[in-house]
Amino acid sequence: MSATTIRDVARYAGVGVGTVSRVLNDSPDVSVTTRSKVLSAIEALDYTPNPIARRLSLGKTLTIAVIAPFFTRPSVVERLRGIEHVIAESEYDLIVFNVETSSRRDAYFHSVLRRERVDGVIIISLLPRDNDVDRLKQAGTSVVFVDVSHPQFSQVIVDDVEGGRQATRHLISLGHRKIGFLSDYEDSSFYFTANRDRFTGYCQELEAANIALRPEFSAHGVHSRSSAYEMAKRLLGVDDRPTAIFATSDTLAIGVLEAAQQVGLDVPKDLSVIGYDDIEIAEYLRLTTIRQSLFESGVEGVKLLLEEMESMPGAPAQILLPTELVRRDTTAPPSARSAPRIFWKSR
Amino acid sequence: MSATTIRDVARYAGVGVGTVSRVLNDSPDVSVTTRSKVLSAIEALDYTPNPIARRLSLGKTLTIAVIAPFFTRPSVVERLRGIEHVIAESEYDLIVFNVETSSRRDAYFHSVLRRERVDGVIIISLLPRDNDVDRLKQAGTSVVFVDVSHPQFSQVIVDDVEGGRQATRHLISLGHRKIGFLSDYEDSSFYFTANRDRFTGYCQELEAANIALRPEFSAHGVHSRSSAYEMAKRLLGVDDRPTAIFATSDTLAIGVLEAAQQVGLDVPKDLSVIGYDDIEIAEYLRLTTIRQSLFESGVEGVKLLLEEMESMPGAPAQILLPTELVRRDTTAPPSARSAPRIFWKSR
DNA sequence: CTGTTAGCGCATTCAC
DNA sequence: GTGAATGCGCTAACAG
Repeated sequence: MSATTIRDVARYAGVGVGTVSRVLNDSPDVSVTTRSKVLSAIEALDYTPNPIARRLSLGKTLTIAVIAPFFTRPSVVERLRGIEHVIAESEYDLIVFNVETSSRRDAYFHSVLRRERVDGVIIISLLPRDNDVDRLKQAGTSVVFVDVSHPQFSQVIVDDVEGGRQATRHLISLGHRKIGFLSDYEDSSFYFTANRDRFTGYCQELEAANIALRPEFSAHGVHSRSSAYEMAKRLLGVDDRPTAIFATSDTLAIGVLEAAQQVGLDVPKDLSVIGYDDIEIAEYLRLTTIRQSLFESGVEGVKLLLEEMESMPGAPAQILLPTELVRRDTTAPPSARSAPRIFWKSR
Repeated sequence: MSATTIRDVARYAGVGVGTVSRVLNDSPDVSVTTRSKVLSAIEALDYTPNPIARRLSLGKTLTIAVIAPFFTRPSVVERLRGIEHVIAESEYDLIVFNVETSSRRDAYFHSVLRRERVDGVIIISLLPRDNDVDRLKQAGTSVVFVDVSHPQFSQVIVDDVEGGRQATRHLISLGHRKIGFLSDYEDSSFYFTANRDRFTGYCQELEAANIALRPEFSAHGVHSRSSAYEMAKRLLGVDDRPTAIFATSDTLAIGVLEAAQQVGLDVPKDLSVIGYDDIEIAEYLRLTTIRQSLFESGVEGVKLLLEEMESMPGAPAQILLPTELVRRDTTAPPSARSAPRIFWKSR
């Protein structure tokens, strides 16, 4: 009930508060006997140090924040899982900020990134604006980005250019030459670098295979299944439509699958689809995709952050995680004859 | 940089710290002129009050915790979204604890639920043990459960007995008489009440329709798609197998769909499948399910918690959210040969 | 080794 | 209305 304090323990054990504090922070210089006396007092009183007071005295918040678009991206949740996994073992609390709009993002960037607020923050899939950059640099709180590439900050990323190439190369090796590209990188207020890089990879492979880039084969919109659904229907509606589509996330890919079904196209016979991330549901859907280590990206992110919180380093670090093609059942060679006509069925 | 404190502001504005504090907490009794003086000082110094110090002084942690098995249950993430949505508008921080094992759960129940640590906690889908109950009751921190029914605590739940009945009734009304039941409530260290209640509803409807309960038609295991997959294969392997399966979560239902596909059963022609929750992917899979308001359960949970933190109430409150049958494409009448059509009047 | 004391930054009395 | 003083619970520095 009434909070028992360090003073109560001291009195009960017949020692000074300093001593109690010492055993709490297991300082080496305290005799075995008094230590055990204090320990049993703590036990008897069921005492737990007040973390708030501890933090104030320490001048540290002992908390780490993560800012991310959690709920629009299943992949982010998996990264969060990795983060939580590591933080649970530490003395830090994990506080979460969900971003669904760019105004919310700006607000969080402004308010969260203050030394008084948290000791460190992990930002997932959100690129800072130029005027955020300065504030971040001099904020005094350590920051590491996950799934974002920025020259000035520490980050854990995958080589998204390479990922984009892997996906595109897979499609090309299957025999496709009309390859659509679907992403959400148009939303420049968020501006995920990942999408831009994957697009670059896409272009590179196309060029390497001597395939002309066809602008009408790529579409960019917001990140949601339904948005992808609409975009895909548009892509599939053009004359001489793509025989394969590379979507920059599994969520988008699912929207493509829906559109294909809607439009009466068999996957993979009439249309190949490849996603990105390998979120859990991808396996169930037998979706071919580019896997990246989501959980691990969270783990590595926190580890890096904790390190940098210890010793503010000069240069930003970069951890590059691997990316891997996972072949499943949504990609196949294009059908021998030219693309079948589309029959618009009502749902 | 060097943290600017309330004292700096006071000096800059030429007033006392008390006054600054007053305007910060917009106390009514402070003259307009000094107020603006202070305000501009705050502006000029880019001052933000140190939340830690504030908390210590206030004697409140200004943080709310949520303990839940987030990553094994997509539905929990959606509830979390509702929680975050409300908390973002408040002055509270949200800290998260993920539970994947029962030992982790016990640890969190023990350490998190202390007044020094948080002002309130939301526990999702985790039932306290008997010896937790006492501690919770006298912990001094407000607690509300979401998706857990317990006589002694405030909670926001759905009527899971009714939900179980709705699902079963739907199947029966379609003509099914051999109905399997799949859940994860065997895991008694977590012991989700929801599953037990849904099973009760299942039994009630069976009885109302004069269908004998067949123990070999129900299976219980851990909560995962692959576990459901195995269980379903077992269920479908028995002689005179079920023509329909009610799974107590969409995740489990997906495992059932996989098993059906594996075994060569067409859904819904050869086998009807109904889930529970209506998580996002359910719509894509065209899964018939029992929808519950996940997001809203989070919203209501926090609201209730915030209320109770204001005024420790005597009796536990209970908020009952609705449950709704969502008919999609995984349920249909059993194929003519195997089951005679019966007439059963829906209530 | 151990008790005592001075802050940590803020909210909140209490006088003026 | 407003400034000064006290305390929130803990850590760390300083004597002893």
